Amino acid sequence: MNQGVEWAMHVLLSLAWAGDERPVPTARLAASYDLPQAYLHKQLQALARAGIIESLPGAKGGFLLARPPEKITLMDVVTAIEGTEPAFACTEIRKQGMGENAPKSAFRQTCAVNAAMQRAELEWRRSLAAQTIADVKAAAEAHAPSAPRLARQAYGRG
Amino acid sequence: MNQGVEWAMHVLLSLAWAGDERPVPTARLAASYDLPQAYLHKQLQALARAGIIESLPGAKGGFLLARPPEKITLMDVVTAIEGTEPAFACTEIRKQGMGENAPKSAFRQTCAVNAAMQRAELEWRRSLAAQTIADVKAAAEAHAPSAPRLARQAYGRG
DNA sequence: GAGCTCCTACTCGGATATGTGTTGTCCGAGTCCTCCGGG
DNA sequence: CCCGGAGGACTCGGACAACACATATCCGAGTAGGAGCTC
Repeated sequence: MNQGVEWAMHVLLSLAWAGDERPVPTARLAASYDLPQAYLHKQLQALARAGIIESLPGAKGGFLLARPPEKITLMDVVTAIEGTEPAFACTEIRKQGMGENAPKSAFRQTCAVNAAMQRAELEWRRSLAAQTIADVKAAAEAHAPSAPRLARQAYGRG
Repeated sequence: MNQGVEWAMHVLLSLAWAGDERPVPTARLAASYDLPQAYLHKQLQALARAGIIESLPGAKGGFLLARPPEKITLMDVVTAIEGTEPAFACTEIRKQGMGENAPKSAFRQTCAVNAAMQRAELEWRRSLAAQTIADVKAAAEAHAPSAPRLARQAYGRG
């Protein structure tokens, strides 16, 4: 899985803590997590294209959440970074191991292997879709109650 | 996800159908699925190292299942091909977005982001572990009852 | 002193190199079968 | 005719390239704020 997913999650947490008052530029975010600025910027663009965050151009520009954290599922984030294609891609190995003699009817139904893999992947997606940035934010605050204040200090003002 | 996983699944189905009477060489398997023989061979080696299939060297050698299909979970197969490392690797972005001022105590607990992602991945693993090659085999036979016979024809005899 | 203009600094956006991992290929080690020679 | 041995053919095993995608970076387009000039 892409490294960018983890970065995106943390950045979204930061943006949630920072609030909608003023946008946070990439440089600020990269500095606080000690990440390569240019590459993080690329991930943020992906999030912006997906409509998860909003970008404001210009000198005082930056990024902020496009909607409240409760409305952003982890599935949304993963999809934005990784794309929509399933992890297990069925190549439809045609002959299905039975040579040329196999009846065509056997290929009407979806491949049993694919079905099994998709079932597992669906569970994964379901779990991701059931959790929101707000949930993660709450969990993080439970561990570190000072996180919101520190984040606002870091991003809220110059 | 590696292409090899799909190949491995189909091959294991074939081996299950072929039975333990005589081993099936890579060339035969590659031919029936129209796959690059050398690369498929590499995947089979991975399965053998994982103890899922057994390899017999020599002229009449080949591969056969190391244990009955009921004892081979899809998780086993994925692990054999993909490795044991989790898809989402937490890089422990140290400062966790709150700058240098963050208290050390905040880092004792596991990262909330990581916990959420692991939860989803656990669901995926659980689903994979709950399904066996025998299950997939049964599903495939339900769709194509002639599959076992055809496979035995293809692999069972010269 | 107030207002307008230009200029600079800063930020997003996309196009461009690089590195690592998957994909694909090759040749050597070992085993079984077959053919040939001898008894 | 039966038995033993050598040769060949086939298959697994691991080492060796080629390609694709993730990683990393750079420069151009656009905007806000401020300095300077004019009235």
